[in-house]
Amino acid sequence: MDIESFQTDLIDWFEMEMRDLPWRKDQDPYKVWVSEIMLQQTRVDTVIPYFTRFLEKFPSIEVLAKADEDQVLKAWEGLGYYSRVRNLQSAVKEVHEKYAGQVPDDPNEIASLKGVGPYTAGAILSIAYGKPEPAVDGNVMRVLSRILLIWDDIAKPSTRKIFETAVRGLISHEKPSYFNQALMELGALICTPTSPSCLLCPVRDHCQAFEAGVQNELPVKTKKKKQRLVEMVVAVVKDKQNRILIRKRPESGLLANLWEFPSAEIVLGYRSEKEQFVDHFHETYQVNLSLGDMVGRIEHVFSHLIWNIHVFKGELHGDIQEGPGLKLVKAEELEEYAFPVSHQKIIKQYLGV
DNA sequence: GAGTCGTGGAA
DNA sequence: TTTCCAAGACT
Repeated sequence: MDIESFQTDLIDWFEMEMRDLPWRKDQDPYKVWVSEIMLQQTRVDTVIPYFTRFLEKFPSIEVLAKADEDQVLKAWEGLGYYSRVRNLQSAVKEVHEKYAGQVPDDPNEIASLKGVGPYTAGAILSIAYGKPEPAVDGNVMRVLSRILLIWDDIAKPSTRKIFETAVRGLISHEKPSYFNQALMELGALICTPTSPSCLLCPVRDHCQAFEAGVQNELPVKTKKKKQRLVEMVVAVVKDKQNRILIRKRPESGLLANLWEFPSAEIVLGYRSEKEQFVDHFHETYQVNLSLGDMVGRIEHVFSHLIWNIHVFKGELHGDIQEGPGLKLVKAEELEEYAFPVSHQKIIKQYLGV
């Protein structure tokens, strides 16, 4: 492989064809950082409006460092993988305090920031600082597995290192930012997972998989096992003043620190789901409530599990102690809180709007 | 190394 | 309808 002509063909194509994306307007390390966190496991089209709004609300490291976490989560509502933004704010606080607000350009320092793994570190170092560091994501592994005919299973974490080594040998030292972005852009636009557009590919002449006619066999990727089913009861509980009870989820684990309607995981074919929920509610809040009939059912699919949500309406009997993680709010005030999409569905279907 | 952690779109 | 994701990181 002629590395120089590969770099030239790839980068020339990128300079002609790169998409006009909001995070490509400049190379501000903070903006690059935010975009890379948002883009983790998330489509470009999904990220665009979130990125624009997020930077309007939190235009600088200082603003984000000082922002209220509930407001930050609200800006992330619907994007998923919510620990990303809590880690981002945590790391931004560290940069604000420890590095005087300047995103470090040292590989070890930047990789030590919360939420910044090998890919994101390389992306920031190359895109914002022009350093020839590999930024190996799913696109890069797919593209290079074809070009270099690499048959290792890209689902295995250890495989990423093989591609990092490959990139170190291929990356342009003149334009490392464009080189890394070009590999990803190629994966997104041309060298797609199924039916790659090889006839339009700018580096077709360098591609060993195309030469051998095996581009559809690569990359090798073992499939993940399917989700486990979880039965849930969620209750929209109102007090005598028609206020709705919401609570903040635990600070770790699934949907951490988001708000929700009181919920409980239940076991089918045991006591009635209504009975299980009322008992759980009393143990949790020391308050009685009555549940009506089930008003609906919602299935919500996560990466690793499926919630089968049984939706009930309930009435509070007695006073409940509000606190930082437990509130009674009017229906119009619900929009001020960040809810998971599963509970947004409940709001839409059973509370109107 | 394998499981956890979201969502909406495409094949 | 089902499957597989899409610019991963953390435990």
